[in-house]
Amino acid sequence: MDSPHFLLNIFSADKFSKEELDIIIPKFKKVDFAKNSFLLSEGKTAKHYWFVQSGFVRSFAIDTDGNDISTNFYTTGDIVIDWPSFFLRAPTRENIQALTNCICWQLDFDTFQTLFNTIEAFREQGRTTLVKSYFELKGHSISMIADQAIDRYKQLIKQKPQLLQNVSLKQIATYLGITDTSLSRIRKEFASE
Amino acid sequence: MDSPHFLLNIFSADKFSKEELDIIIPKFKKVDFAKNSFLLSEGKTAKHYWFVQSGFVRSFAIDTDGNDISTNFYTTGDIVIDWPSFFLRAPTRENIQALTNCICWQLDFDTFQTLFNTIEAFREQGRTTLVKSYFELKGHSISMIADQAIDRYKQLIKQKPQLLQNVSLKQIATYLGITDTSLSRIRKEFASE
DNA sequence: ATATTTTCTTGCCATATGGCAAGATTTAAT
DNA sequence: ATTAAATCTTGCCATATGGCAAGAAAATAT
Repeated sequence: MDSPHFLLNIFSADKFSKEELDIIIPKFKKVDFAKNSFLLSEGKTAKHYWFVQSGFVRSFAIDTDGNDISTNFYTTGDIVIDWPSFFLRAPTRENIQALTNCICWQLDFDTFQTLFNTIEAFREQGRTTLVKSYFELKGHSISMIADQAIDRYKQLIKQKPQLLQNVSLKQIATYLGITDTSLSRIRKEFASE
Repeated sequence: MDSPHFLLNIFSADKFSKEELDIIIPKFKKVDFAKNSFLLSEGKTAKHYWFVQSGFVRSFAIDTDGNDISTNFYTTGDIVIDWPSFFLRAPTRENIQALTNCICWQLDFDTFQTLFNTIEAFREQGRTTLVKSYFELKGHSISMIADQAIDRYKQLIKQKPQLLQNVSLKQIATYLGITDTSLSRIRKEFASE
């Protein structure tokens, strides 16, 4: 007996009809990524996006001094997509890398366009997902200005506690906008609270 | 003889047919905002968005300590929209205020939905605009981590030189993630380069 | 034109975070 | 199991930026 398809958690029955799901679900292709392999690398144009069924993924940019800056972390249920590259059909400045072995479900741009233009619920959900990413990014951006590093750290481990087991301090630190040295000190302080 | 409609700069003839433009353009309503008036205020749900024909606009958030943090500046040709509030139909955490008298063209949510679902070019342009906002926000976010305040300042006045004539240092400073005191010192340093 | 309010600059010192390097610890490779 | 490599912690000191308050300058109101 088949287990329910992972994607039915993403495209739920209360928003999509049975007929729509029968069109949408088979369009996704199951793809495995080995630990440390790249889903996308700088200079390439994103031709796909993915939903993560299992594993951890990190996106990062390289700044002008060659430093690696984490821009996001993804795990089960998350969409992994470089919005600008995918929709503007332009080379990305980011890298997306598997931190662990991952199982993902992949969709390509042309298929996306067809679904987007023919199924209103798909369109709505796509727009909502993008807007939520925007909202999350703005929250992070404001937090960089309004909060101290320790507050950002607390919030991050509260929202994504499994990160600590899967991501190096260095990678978490750059996401928080600090060095790994400072993060180590912050953790020490945090532990003693 | 009529001057060409301002919105024809936004919805250009190479992307929209004459018929589409005849549907779209009349849906926008011309609205004037007096200096210091609010287009949107915290706690309200965004029911409209606007294209700025003339004037300057600022959006800002209030952080947990009650400090006002500029999140963006807008002027001629820019879209003024709170993406999450408008599309998620949720109360906003931001404020949007006219810094000068402004002439804007306004569209409401229901009309947007109709155009979005019936005109493919409108849909594409809307998505592209959102993705570009996302891209710009990510650039700012990375710059907060990778660059020094003086570099962000240089970039901002290069991209939007008219800001200096229309926005207080305090408001620019919070956008850059620093205090007005520090910005004043940075400007001094910058001037002597 | 004058008064009032707001904005901007500057000095003094405080604080958060960075840079570097040495050890300690953990993880991965043979 | 042993070795090698990567990661994490810690000390010492440097740097970017903040906080506060006073005065200067500019904008606004009467």
